[in-house]
Amino acid sequence: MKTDKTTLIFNAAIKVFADKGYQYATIAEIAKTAAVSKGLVHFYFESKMDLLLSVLLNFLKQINTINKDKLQKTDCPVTALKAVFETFQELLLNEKENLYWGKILNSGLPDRTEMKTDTLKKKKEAIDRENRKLFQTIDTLIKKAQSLQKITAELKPEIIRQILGGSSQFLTTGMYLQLSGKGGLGYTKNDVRLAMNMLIDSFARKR
Amino acid sequence: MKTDKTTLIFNAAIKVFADKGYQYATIAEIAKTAAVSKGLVHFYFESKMDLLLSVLLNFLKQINTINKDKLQKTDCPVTALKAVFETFQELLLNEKENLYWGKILNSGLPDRTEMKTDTLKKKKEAIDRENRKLFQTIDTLIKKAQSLQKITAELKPEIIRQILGGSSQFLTTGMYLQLSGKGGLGYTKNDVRLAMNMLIDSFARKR
Amino acid sequence: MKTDKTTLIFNAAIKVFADKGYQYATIAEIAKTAAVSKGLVHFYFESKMDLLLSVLLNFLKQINTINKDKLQKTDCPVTALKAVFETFQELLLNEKENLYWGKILNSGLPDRTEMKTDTLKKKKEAIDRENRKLFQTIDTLIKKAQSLQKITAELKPEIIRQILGGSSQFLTTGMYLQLSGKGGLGYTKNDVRLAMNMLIDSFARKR
Amino acid sequence: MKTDKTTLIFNAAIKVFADKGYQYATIAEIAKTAAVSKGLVHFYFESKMDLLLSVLLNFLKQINTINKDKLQKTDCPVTALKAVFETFQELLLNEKENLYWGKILNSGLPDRTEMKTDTLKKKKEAIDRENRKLFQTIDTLIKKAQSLQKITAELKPEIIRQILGGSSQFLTTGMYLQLSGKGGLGYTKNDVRLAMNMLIDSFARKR
DNA sequence: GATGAATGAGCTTTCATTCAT
DNA sequence: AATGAATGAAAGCTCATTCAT
Repeated sequence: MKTDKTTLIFNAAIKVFADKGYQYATIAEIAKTAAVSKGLVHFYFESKMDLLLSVLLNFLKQINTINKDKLQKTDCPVTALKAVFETFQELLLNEKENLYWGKILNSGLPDRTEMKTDTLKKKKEAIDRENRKLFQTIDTLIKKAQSLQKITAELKPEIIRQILGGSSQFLTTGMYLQLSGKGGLGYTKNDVRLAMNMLIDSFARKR
Repeated sequence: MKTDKTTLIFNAAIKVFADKGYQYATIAEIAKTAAVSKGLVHFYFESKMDLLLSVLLNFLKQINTINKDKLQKTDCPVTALKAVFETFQELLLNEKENLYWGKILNSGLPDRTEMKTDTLKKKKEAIDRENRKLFQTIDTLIKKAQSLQKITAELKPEIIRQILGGSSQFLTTGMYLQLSGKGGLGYTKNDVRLAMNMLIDSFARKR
Repeated sequence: MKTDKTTLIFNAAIKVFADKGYQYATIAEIAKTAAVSKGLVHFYFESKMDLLLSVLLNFLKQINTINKDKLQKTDCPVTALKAVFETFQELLLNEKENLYWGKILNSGLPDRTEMKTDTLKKKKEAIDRENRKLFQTIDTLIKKAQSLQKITAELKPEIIRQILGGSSQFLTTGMYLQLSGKGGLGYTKNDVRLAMNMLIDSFARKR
Repeated sequence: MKTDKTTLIFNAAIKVFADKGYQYATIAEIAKTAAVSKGLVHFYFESKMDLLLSVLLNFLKQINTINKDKLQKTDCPVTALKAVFETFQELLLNEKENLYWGKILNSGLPDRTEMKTDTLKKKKEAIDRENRKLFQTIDTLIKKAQSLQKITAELKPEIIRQILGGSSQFLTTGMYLQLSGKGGLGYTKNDVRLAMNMLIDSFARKR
């Protein structure tokens, strides 16, 4: 268990951003959650935005690293696709705490805040890069599967990617119009895994 | 072309909330967008939160009203399900402007802001009500289709609902981890309609 | 019963100023109380301050007019003094409504508001004039009574005036450090009259 | 000379509240007077209302503490009564600055402002408690003096209390219908002390 | 490294006042 | 005379950020 202050703050930020949303999250609360002073937060992170970007970047890097690993272990694009979407479930559903990630991902980046400093701009670009990498991984797999006639070519790859992405995210974070309240979802982690695989398989069928 | 100030402000709010997110949106900018004074915004809407709730409530009411209408025209739950998800596309994709709705829905309701006044509480309850109504409409159709063996019973209704909802929303608003930037999506309104129908049909297959 | 709009607004202002205090009183509430539009308030009264000054000026003029009348009916300064302080009780205690006056008098004039317009400046001067007239009436009576050895000369006239004034006001409006809450006072209008007379008489004794 | 910021702000608040009245006082001016930023005012005091309540509570506590002390030193209720009213004079007239207290006391608590937070509610209750204590101290002394036949029983205790209170306050803060302007009062601190004692003695006489 | 008092820009909201009708 | 929508100047308050210790 890492307890160095940076990690403490980082984890506190994930929790508070998830609970309150970026805007309503305050440095004061993050600091309190991390049992650290407000000043120290700014000692390790340039700004609140820097904290958010760090959190997102870290998540995407994990995803991509894990995916890279998995893709080396199979040649079948359909299998690979399943593996990629399982990565989300693994990261998000393995520990209850991790669902915080999902909430942060759901609310995305503040649009307006023109990233003012260089650090911020670079971090934003890094995020975009990781994000694009994730898209391309998925799109490439879909195209490959289509060209091998392993999944339907009736739908554009972008369409399939959106369906898989949307389903994965909604199944994982349980959002539906983001308004569903706090109630349980009525299904388990395993149901999700199963459903995603069935969904991918459904594209594999003759249609 | 409506030009009454309430509508002007309402539409400006939709646009600004979508562009900036609720929290980053300022009354000043909404007023400016509506070409109206700050004071007038508060003359028609109790508060910024009232504006957001009004926008969401209005959208949900439209959805539910249209759905109610559509459901009276068919007995087949599968047809009805397709019709229901077409409603989103109709509302969101018919005019470019409407996509703003999608962005607002994506970011959901601020959790923490305890609805302070009575007006706000009631509006929040009304939103919850409409939201539940939408859920129930979809879940009921799914269950009915399952009991008629028109769609697979292998997946729990909640799972199917999440898949359909997630796909619909991602296809429509083009969100993917909310991070995709501003680029076009590479597919058309028609592609979306087609894809959703195919998706629903895929549940109809023997699996 | 006058029902012309000016009177309507004037009376509404008295009530609202008393209930809320000058600052918390809003034109909107005054207008509503008078069953009149906000615009009309400003048609008859230049500003909110103008309304307050009008209310105060009117009260002081009434006091002074009544006093002038009473003073012509007696040569005895002690009797006159009693009569003068009875005027307050008459004006303030005769009708329950009139106690509103008391509350307004208690909170006085906003200091800071430099009277900006000419109308306001003149009205302020008129108030000061009436106020000075009231002071002088009382001080003159006290001095006259002292020179006739009808009341003690051990106390400066200003001191006696403050004692009589403070007692009168506190007895009438029931203020004590203005914090006493809303409870009844435990005494009647008659008790007040009696007490003031006894107080004045006490100065008449050899001390 | 205390220079900690809390005290600085506290004293600035007393001055500005007295000069302008609670409602006309602005945080900006209090901050400026204290030579401190606006933010710091809210760092130490929850709100403007909190500042006012703090000021009033502090004053009442001082009064009651001093009184408690004094009452232990005498058995004679008349002597005690004189001592109690001397407390006001001591607190208010010893330094020119202190007269600000008087002005604040005169305008009392804003009625309408429902105390919104818990801190505020509790502070309000504390004020009411201290205030009641002050009332009871005075009323008890009066009743005791009456039962010992040391002061007249012809007047109800409440009446006597109002006379003493009103006289004390008017003599001290020089209010007369709150309109007296800025002119001097024409008497000294000593005159006030003397007058209050004489007033109390006058109730001691056979009447 | 670590703290938290201090800053101040920026936000929502209120409301007297104006003015087209 | 009368209305009330519309304006805009303040005001209170929040909170990311800085900096002396």
